[in-house]
Amino acid sequence: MLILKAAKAHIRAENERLILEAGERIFAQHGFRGATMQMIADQAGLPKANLHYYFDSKEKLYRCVVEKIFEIWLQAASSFENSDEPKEALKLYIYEKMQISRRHPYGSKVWANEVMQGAPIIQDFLETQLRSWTDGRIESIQAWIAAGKIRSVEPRWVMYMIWATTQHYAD
Amino acid sequence: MLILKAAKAHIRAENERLILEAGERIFAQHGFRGATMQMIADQAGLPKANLHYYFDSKEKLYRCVVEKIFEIWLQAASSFENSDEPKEALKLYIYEKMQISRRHPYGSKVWANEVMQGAPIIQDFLETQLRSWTDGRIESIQAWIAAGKIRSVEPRWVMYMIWATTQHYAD
DNA sequence: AACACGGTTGACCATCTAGTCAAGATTGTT
DNA sequence: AACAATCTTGACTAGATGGTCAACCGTGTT
Repeated sequence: MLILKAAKAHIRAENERLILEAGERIFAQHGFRGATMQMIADQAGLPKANLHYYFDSKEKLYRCVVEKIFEIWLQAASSFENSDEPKEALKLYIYEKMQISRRHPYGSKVWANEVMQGAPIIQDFLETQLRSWTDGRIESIQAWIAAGKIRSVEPRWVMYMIWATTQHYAD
Repeated sequence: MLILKAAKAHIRAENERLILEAGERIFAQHGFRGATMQMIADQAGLPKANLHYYFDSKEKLYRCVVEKIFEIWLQAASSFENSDEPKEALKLYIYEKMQISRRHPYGSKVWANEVMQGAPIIQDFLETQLRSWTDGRIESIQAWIAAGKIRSVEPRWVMYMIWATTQHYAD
């Protein structure tokens, strides 16, 4: 009776999964404002009130969806560190990124939209986490340039181009 | 008294311009569903009821915004015909496309969103107009391949890549 | 079987939104 | 000035939407 918090934890886990997946789809299709809790509920096969039981508000649910995909996306970052050779590192990174886009097409789209719109919902979270990530990547590219391994280019452009093509390919 | 339809046409023209410009911005930022007539009205500096005087419905306004940018976008098509040399033709096309993205950043975004989402609002219009345009471009590319002017590639991919990079660069 | 805790849900509410309308203000023409 | 067409707009409506709530149901534990 003292430790039974997780007695029916599997129900919670399962339903949160259902809702998050449904949210991914609907948010991807309609954006934050365009999506309705009812749409997501229908997609998940649950009554609307149930969504509010697991996620306080539409915004909280949205943030969960975005943060979940961001974590997966962060994992592709490791590719950049796994090789000193630009060709290898970029190849691996692009490959991983496209895997993610393939496996989580809806999540990727929500993420892409959020970033492109200047992250109206997740500003705070983004300004810290994403910025430090990007800066790290830019440092890698600059190190390559300094070592004469690639031609001198604006690092940010390299990032943009990779990002642009993989994302649009996914779309 | 018989022919005075266009007596105060300049007022109509001016207000339609204001509303279309405001619509471009707001639809670009929030998508079709996320945008509200009130937001657009505020952006245009007109009362909401005035918008409904010039455009019957939100959807009609949206279609006008999209079709307007599509026409501008179509003009870049000429670049493809203006040269038999792939290098020249593509160079010109990309240049024109980026000019458009620069000059009409909001319209471009609305257009991009609409196309990426599978054109939920403007299906009919798109299936005829855009398809014939793309098919024409693909023919050009195939002709270049046949003439040995470029390596054998999937034409559609060429289109996608150009599109992806110019669009994302604009974003 | 009885209990308690977590999960479920229909009905409800305040707010927002697209669209309407009718009364009034402007404008160009005679 | 008088008129008619066009433009303007505050007030309104019907329906959608995010969120709440209280009554109810299921499950695991004793």
